Amino acid sequence: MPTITDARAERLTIGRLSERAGVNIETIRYYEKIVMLPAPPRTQSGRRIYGLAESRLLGFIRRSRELGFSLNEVRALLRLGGPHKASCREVRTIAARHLDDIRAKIADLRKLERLLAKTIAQCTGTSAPTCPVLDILDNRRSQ
Amino acid sequence: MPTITDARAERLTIGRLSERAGVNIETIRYYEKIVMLPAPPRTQSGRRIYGLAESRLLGFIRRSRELGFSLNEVRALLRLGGPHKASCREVRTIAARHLDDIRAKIADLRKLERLLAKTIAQCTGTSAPTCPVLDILDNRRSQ
DNA sequence: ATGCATCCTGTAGCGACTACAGGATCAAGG
DNA sequence: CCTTGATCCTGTAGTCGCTACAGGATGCAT
Repeated sequence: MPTITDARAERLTIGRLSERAGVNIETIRYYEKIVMLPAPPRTQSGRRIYGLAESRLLGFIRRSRELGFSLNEVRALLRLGGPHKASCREVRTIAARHLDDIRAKIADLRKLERLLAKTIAQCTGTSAPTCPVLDILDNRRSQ
Repeated sequence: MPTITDARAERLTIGRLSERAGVNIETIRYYEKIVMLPAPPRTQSGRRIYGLAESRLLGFIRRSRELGFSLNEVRALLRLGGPHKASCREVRTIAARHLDDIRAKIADLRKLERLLAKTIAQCTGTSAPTCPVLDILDNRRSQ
């Protein structure tokens, strides 16, 4: 039978929270400063104590960051997932825009990759009179 | 017949250099401050005057940046293209390492793209009871 | 002479952290 | 009870590659 003590969620130090969520201690304090995370209660001596809610929230933030969302985008996602709900459409809009960004970035990088690979392939590795890599940086006009 | 006046290279103001090289004025001054560009001579009133050499150098830097090289990598490339020459192999090493970075970044982004696209595809756009995008951010365990 | 463009220096801001310095506090072992 | 080492605290400065001012001094054309 669950007792009331089960309801008192775990009390995590910042160090444990850091381990659990996979986020640096300094980053957690930084998030608090920029009001990305709510300021948690403190012990008498001033140490932060976190519960499960913060742990989940921080996990959400970390995974969003891994997916390349900016902190402002994460803020928007959190607002949308918040009280008023029913804004799945807006969430999709944010995510779709982000997906467009990612696709553009991929296209750019692939262009670079092709150019760089082609150029490096021309390298003999020996001291040729000119270096194709430096040449392309010197002379390239169009992309 | 070329006269000696042809040899006196053009005297560019920072504004013209900026236009030519496609680099912001502030960025040029910033490059000077971080010793990415040599400090140019000045007019009596203290205005910078640049020549063709600076113009070429700045173009080299800009193109390198466009290819995603960091300023430190550009510094390395410039050193290698410098006096001692014969270091095409080292240039290739830098470029190859950079190419590896780019490929890794592309692979990462494509993973994100697939995940995000799949998730968004599940969106109905209506106020479903749960939002697949927020769900994945809440629950995702592995990548 | 006037007015506007261009230039100058210097500082602060961006985003998303990271890395200290210099202390305070906690928990465990002796 | 005391000491030691881990953990925590605040605050500041550094990273990268710029960008954006503020507040002033020139240059050039009319």
